[in-house]
Amino acid sequence: MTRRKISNTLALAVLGLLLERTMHPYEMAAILRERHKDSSFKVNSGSLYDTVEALVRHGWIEPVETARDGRRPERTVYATTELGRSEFVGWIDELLRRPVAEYPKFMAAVSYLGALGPDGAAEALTERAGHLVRRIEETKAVLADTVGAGKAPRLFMIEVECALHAWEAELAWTRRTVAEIGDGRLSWPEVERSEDGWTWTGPTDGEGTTR
Amino acid sequence: MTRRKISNTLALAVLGLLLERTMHPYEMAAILRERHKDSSFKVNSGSLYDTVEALVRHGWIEPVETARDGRRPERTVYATTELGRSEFVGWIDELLRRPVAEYPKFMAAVSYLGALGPDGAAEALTERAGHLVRRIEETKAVLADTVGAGKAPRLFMIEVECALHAWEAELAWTRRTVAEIGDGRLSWPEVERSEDGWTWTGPTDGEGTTR
DNA sequence: CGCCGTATAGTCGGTTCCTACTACTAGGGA
DNA sequence: TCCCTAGTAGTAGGAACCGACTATACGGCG
Repeated sequence: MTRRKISNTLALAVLGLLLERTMHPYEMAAILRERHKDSSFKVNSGSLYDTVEALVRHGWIEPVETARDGRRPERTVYATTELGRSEFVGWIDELLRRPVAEYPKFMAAVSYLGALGPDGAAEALTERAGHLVRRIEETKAVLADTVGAGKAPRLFMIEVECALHAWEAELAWTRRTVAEIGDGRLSWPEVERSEDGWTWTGPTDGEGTTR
Repeated sequence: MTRRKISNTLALAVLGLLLERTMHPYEMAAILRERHKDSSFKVNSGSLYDTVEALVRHGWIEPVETARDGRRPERTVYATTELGRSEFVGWIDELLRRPVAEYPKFMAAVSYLGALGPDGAAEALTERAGHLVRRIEETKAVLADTVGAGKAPRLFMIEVECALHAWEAELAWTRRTVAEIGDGRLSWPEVERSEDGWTWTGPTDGEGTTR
């Protein structure tokens, strides 16, 4: 028995679009990009067609027409079903209510920050901070050009604000950590091999052993 | 041709552990859990064995011994190679320097916050805030019990601080958004179907149309 | 007028990932 | 002593995912 729900959130985007009107997959991808939703959803043509098929299997959407425009490839146009409409809201509600564990690559790398040594770590984080600053500025420009210019209601771009907030927090942590490495508040313990695991000596912490 | 690097960060955890000493996969999983690293890495036995095999294929680690303890299943013990040791640091460096696009489920759901209506959205976000508060407190307790108690240097748990910071930011955004829904600063536009897409009227924004 | 880059629309095949399962042992309680 | 649960160690099959590819149409430029 498969997991009751489809887990790929791209399916959420598909449902959302089909609630507006019927359309074919390629069109969905184009609209998502146009509306800057491709920063919240990973829009990949392969995954998209798989996802649409999965939605059909579950009865959340259904094909309503297969048309052919000139000699372009055939297009299958889909529409939501009654079931799809109700599950859509339920799914969003659940995703909003319950935080689920995610495993961002950055967290994995931070986990082994020690491996770069104080200088290497500070340098890498400093570069990251630069990238984040740029990304934040670009995103603010997009917001100014859409919501700021009255081209879309704020609610339609709210996830962009949310992402922005998250990046700003990451930037703040990154900068703070660089500073703490610099002034020694975050120190590198002396690590030595011992008979069982590692022995380390911290600067103020005394000493201990993992496991 | 496969992507030059292994992408699953679980491989990073495996390399990190094998730099300490040789061990077998099941042991890695146990240690990762013990050290609370399972919040940064998705430790899944199926993926773990696949990952280890991939690392062997790439020559980053190699089996050094296959032992059998009593009549338990046979265990294969692995060690890093020279190549593995050097790639480890390079990989971490790259992950730290370059932010990559991630697609958290929360962002997808926020993207369709509108679908719940003001009251539904506020309620769902409020519940989320509660979960976040609990998670933050639990994590602080873990930190107090390890770094605070001198059982581990701060550097060894730095990713937990990082995650904590991210959750606190998410909590702040969530609460602010609930407040903004409450006092109308974040408003729900009146949406109507029109001949092409949707027409909406914002409270202060005037009106416009998507696409 | 022919050529090239881009847009349209989707397919295909392989890798990765994960869930569910097997099979055995150790230890504790009744 | 016998069963039950938790721990140990890993396998197998399928679903999900993604990158690379196909094929046609269209518009602009030299």
